[in-house]
Amino acid sequence: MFGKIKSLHLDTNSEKIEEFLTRGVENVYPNKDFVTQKLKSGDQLTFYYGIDPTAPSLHIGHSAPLLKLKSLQDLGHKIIVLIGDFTAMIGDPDKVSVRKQLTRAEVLTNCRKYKEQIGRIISFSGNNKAEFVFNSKWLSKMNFGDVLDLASKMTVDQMLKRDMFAKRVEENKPIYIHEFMYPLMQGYDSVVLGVDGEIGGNDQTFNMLAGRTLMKQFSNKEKIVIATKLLTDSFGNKMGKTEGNAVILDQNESDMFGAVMSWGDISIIPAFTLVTCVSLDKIENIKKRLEAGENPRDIKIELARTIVSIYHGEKAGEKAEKDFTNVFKKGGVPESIQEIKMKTGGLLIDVLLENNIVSSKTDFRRLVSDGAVSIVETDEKITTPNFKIEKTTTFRVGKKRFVKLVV
RNA sequence: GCGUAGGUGGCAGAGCGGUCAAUUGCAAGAGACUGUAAAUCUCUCGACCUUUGGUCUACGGGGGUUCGAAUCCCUCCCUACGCACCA
Repeated sequence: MFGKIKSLHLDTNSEKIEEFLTRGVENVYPNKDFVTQKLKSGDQLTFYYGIDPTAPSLHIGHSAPLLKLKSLQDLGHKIIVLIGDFTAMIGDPDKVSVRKQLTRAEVLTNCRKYKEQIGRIISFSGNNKAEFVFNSKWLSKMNFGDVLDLASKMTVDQMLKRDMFAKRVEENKPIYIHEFMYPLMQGYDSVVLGVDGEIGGNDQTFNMLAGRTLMKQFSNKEKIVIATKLLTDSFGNKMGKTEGNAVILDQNESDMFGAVMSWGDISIIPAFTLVTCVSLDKIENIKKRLEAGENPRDIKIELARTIVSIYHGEKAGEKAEKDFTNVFKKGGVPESIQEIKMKTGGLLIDVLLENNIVSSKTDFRRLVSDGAVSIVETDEKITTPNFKIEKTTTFRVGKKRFVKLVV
């Protein structure tokens, strides 16, 4: 089509390529020079990023590789987002407990949401639009012979080099055979897609390198692997959804803002580098401001606003900032509060439980005895667990839960 | 298949006949304080109720012994390790 010619207009600007290969990057395989040369050759390359659609939402950790893809897209290269729907339906080996297997329908629902969330970063339209593919397309068609052929390309020893497996061996934890298949399956994706390279979080390095091994064997091709740094919290832990301080890409602006604010000060610079598009010059400037003793909280507010703006737009970013300042710096109330309609004379405890604002009646009673439940309008604390709702009232539960009960 | 060690709350991990709804750490929630939902300190953390108390459900599943079991016995399931087997 007519867009094709234009898409071949590749940007080979050295500075851009240099930033692409260093900013937020942990490792480049086979090596940086090789990749630089490739990117400067003027040939359109194809890169992909694989995601397991196991959760309904992506989190901020996914955004680092996605931003890398975006850079490539901007340079004129072809990019693919691969959804590991096949792998997701079988389960993932990163947990000892067997993960719930997802149905086809759940996976598809998740994927729709993913595409929307990813669309905030990379473009699925225009001349050089990103492609969205599912690995079930080829993996589900393989028979046992194909699988054995694939399995014969790697050794158990190679598998055991993977940290997670080595750790499990050491801790006498089980490793199931099918778990060995994951790196193979993911690696095989590269072979089928025939890509030039893959981008992923550093935690995926092993699987991405499995793809390198396989591509060499199947298609005699030198696959490029770019592993991005992982965003870590103040203790150096990976900020995943399991750690609790994660930013979910489709969460509302206030929660997203708050989640960023709860990050340790140490994460400010890495976060700017890794999950925003703020220029390196500006980041350098921010670093200086921090060193000069500027309150990190205020800089973190800038960070939070920047991140929220990526996913919700600039206006939402400003609003979230305002709410945050109101609620937490000044002890006030956010602009918009969840409203629940109910009948006069209903019990507060029942409404809160039904709407999952408290987890049980016992939980509510505990909160009341801790003095955590109060009426916003009068600033009175609720002292009885059997509080009846007589008129429209706004309640505050703890620090961050607000509810307006409309009679 | 044989042997050994295990299976406890969101996770890790104590307890090994009554005082166990279960020590402790992490995670979580709340209060105080503050530079933020950071840090720190204090409290809470199975559920339900007519709440200085009571009831119910829980220590892999099922059954049993006992006035009484997470704790003892039987059985089944699951895991690790060792041995055996290994085209």
